[in-house]
Amino acid sequence: MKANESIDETYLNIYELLYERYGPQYWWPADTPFEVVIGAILVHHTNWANVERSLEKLAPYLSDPETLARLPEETLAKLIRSSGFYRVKAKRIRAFLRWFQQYDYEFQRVKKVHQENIREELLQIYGIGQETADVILLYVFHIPVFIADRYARTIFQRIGIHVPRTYDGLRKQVENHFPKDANLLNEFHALLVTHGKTYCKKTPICDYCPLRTMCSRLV
DNA sequence: ATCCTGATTA
DNA sequence: TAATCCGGAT
Repeated sequence: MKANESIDETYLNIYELLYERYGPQYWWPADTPFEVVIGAILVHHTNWANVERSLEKLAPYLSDPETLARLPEETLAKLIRSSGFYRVKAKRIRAFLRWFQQYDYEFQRVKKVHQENIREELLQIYGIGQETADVILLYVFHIPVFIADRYARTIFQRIGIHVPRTYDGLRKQVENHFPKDANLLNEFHALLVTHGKTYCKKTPICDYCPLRTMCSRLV
């Protein structure tokens, strides 16, 4: 139990150090819940800058899922070309739209029908995996989940925390040792991504890292 | 374990 | 020129 207590403090400490350095992140970067979903699919293994270009081309459709659903797959694919994997991603967006249509393209109805098992429902959609499902849960439905993405895994591992191998393993560990608060989890994920992009990247830049004091790499 | 893919970076 | 980018399906 002693190990759990120390993990408990560690995740909160990380959050506080990151927040002190980077400040509020105002996530997810989107104007509407529907745009959150599109962005989350487009960003698969892709730089966000490439996603923004696609979102600009999709701008006329982002306020109207029904019209986007009527676009032929290859037309959609061309619009999102800059995001890479554009053929698969076009299929994934259309798969989501087919599912979304059942609820008249309204997230409110999704929540009413499913209440507790939105995650399972989302995971059945082609192209929506665990991370994307959690992004939707947190940033669309404001349900408190931890997004156990690559950045989080890398950052925690480098610090010296014993990180579970699976996605759900890490997700649950953090959820068990961090406040179950959608606003805090929103900010935590955003801060981890920002930190992963600026300091804790593939080859980390450890000078002036906000987590220096607790990182096992540095001592 | 491999494939999907364009744009930027090292 | 190769590696990398807020993954997921096969």
